[in-house]
Amino acid sequence: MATAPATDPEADHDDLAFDVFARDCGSRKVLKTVAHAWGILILVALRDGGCRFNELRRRVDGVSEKMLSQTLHSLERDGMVHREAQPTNPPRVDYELTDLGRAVADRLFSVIELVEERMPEVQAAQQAYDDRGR
Amino acid sequence: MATAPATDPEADHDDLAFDVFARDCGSRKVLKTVAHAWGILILVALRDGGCRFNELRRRVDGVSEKMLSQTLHSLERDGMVHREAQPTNPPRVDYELTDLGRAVADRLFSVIELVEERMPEVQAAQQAYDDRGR
DNA sequence: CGGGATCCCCCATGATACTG
DNA sequence: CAGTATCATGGGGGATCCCG
Repeated sequence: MATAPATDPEADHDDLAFDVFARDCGSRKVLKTVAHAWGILILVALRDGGCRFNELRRRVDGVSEKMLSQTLHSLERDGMVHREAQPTNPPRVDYELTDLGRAVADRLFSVIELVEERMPEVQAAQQAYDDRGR
Repeated sequence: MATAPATDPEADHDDLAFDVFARDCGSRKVLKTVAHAWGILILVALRDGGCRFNELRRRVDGVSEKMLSQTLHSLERDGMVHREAQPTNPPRVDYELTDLGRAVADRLFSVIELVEERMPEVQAAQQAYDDRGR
C-alpha cells in the first residue's frame, strides 16, 4: 500500500512513471516532505556540512525541537539525510546529507537563491497588489 | 511592518540582504508560499502554458477549488502569476506565469524532475527505514 | 465557468515537561 | 546534549452552497 505510482485504474499505463501531479503518487508525498518549509531549510542548512542537533537548530532560526526532530526523521526515512549516533556521553549525534539529499538540497538552494535575489521585485508586486486592493 | 529583512539587531549589517534562515525575514514567507505543495504544483503546471481555472484544476489532480483559488491569489500577490480576466459571458479568466514566476517555476521543476527520477532510491530507503524500525 | 463565503474537522506546530 | 511524550490551539484544507 505504500508504494508505486498512482493506484487508480487509468494510471497503470506505465508502472515505472512517477508523477507528482497525480493525486496518489508516492512522489507527491516525498515532494511535500522535501519542499515543506522546514524540510527545505534543514536540507539546505546541511549543505554547509553535517552537524549536530542543536547546531542545526541554531542554523535554522525559529524551528522548534519537535519540528526539527520530526522533519529530520522524515528526511532520514526518505533517504535524504544520514543520522550517525555516537554512544558517547554526553550523546553526540551527527546529521549529514546523503548523495541524494545533496542533489536535492542543491536544487532547493537554487530556488532560495533566486527568491532572495528577486525579493525586491516580489515586494513591489505585493505593494502593488495590496494598494490595488483598496 | 511588512517589509525588509529580519528585524533583529544583529541582522542590520546589511539592509539589502534577505535571508530565509532568519526567522522574520520576508523572504521566508515567500519561500513558504512558493514551496508549499500546492504552490509548487500550480507554478509548474503553468509552465505548460497559461490556462483557466478549471483547466488548471484538472492539471493539478486533487486540488480543491478553495486551495486553488487561495494559492493563486498568494502567487499573484507575490508577483509570480498574472491574472487576466475578460469581461465576457460566461466569464473567462486566464492565469499565466510572470517572468519571475517562470524563473521560479523552472527551478522548482528541476526539483520535481530530480525527485521523480530518484524515487526508486527513495522507496528503497523508506523500505529499509521501516524494516529497521521493527 | 469562475470563484467567494461558510462550516468544520483534523493535523501541523509550538510550549512544556521528562528521560537517558 | 539529544531527544521523546503530552497537551492545546490555530489554521490548513476539504465539502458545500451560492452568486454573477
